[in-house]
Amino acid sequence: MKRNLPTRNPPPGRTAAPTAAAKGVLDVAEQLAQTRGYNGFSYADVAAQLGVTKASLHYHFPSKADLGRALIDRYHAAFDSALSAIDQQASDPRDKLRQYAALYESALSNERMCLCGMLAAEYATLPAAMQQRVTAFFDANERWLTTVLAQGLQAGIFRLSDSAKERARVLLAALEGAMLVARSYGDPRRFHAAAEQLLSEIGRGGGSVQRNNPRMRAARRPR
Amino acid sequence: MKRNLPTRNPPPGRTAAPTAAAKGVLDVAEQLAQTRGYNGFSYADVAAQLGVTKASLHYHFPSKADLGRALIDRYHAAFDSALSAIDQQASDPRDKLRQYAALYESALSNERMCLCGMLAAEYATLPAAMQQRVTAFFDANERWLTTVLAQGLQAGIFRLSDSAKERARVLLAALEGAMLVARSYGDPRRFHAAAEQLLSEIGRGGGSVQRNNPRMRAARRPR
DNA sequence: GTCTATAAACTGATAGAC
DNA sequence: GTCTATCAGTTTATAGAC
Repeated sequence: MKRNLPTRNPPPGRTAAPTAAAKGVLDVAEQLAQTRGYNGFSYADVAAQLGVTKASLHYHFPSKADLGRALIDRYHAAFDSALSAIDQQASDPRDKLRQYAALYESALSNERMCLCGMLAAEYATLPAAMQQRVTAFFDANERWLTTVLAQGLQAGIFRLSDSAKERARVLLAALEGAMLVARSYGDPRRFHAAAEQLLSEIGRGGGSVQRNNPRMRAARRPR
Repeated sequence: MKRNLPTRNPPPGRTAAPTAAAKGVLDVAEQLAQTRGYNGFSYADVAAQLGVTKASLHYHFPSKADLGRALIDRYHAAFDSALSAIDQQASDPRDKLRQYAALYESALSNERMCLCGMLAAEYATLPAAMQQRVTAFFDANERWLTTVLAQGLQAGIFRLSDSAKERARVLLAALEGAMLVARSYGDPRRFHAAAEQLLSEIGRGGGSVQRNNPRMRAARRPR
């Protein structure tokens, strides 16, 4: 049972603008964290994939908790960018939700779990700084989904049996769970089918109509 | 990066009837696996909680893979028993689903994730024998849910926008995901609210009617 | 920034006494 | 069944040279 050790001060001037080397570390660590979990990889794994020594990693991220924190921060920032891109590019709330689901799907096609979904499983073993960031990520997702659902309600194209916020939570949880299960089967189509249903039942039919939605072709569709 | 080592033959006559000592090991290991994950606990953790030495654990479970396998086998068997009990005790498919969700909820109230949901996150790091058992557990859940949904369809009390099997998969994934997320917030009510919605929208209203379902009072309702 | 070298703690596991 | 003793390997981390 590892205890969460106190962390030293990180080298200055690094958090703001990560160097190219630090980015490489994050890239490898991210892939490992999303496929094996935070407790499922070590500095040795990252170093081996990069062809460097473990010691050099500690220059960029003194402790594994620092690395873990940076991992979530970058992931969350990238997610924010992706959501902003969706908001700019699509106006129909149905398209937004499809593209949101496509984000998950593209991770899955690389055999990755959502980073924060993975960390949610390991939650009890994480340093406090990572725990806070995991729920902050979920909160941000919930807020964005709530807004999109509210847009659809106002436009009269969604009909919900509950509040937008409650439905946002269900959607987030369901998509995370669909990823979790689909990955065990190594079958992204399992996720795709679940996402299809979850989104279609939000439409004005109340869930039982308008399948083979023609809007599907408008959404960016990986695989 | 740990490799999956080949396992030796386990001592004979143990798998069939676990001794009282072995049961104690499984109880502690199960709690740890459901809260911290398979990679998040060690023989030392189990031994410490039991007040015995690590070496004695290896008598019951020679390798950690053996322990992991036994963990899933017992969990799956207990789940089968619980589902049989539901089938005997309830006839209304809506009640069956509520009691199914209550199973998850009672784990959550002990801060536990579904064992196989947890292992699904760590899937890539698990020994093959454990991987197979994780999906077998999901398969069994999917079959039971499919049967219950089909019963509700036949009775005219469910209306699905898809096949019973497809809906069973969505339900399973959504409940696992709702557990995963709710546990991060330490808030079982988050799971409860999500489960309520997921089940209510299966009802004949198509998801948009009959809230405050009077059947709720019939279901065993924890917390 | 990256290296060599090293440390201290922990991990899964075994041998053999009682 | 459980213990003591021990193991080889791994994990996170640091010191100091280049």
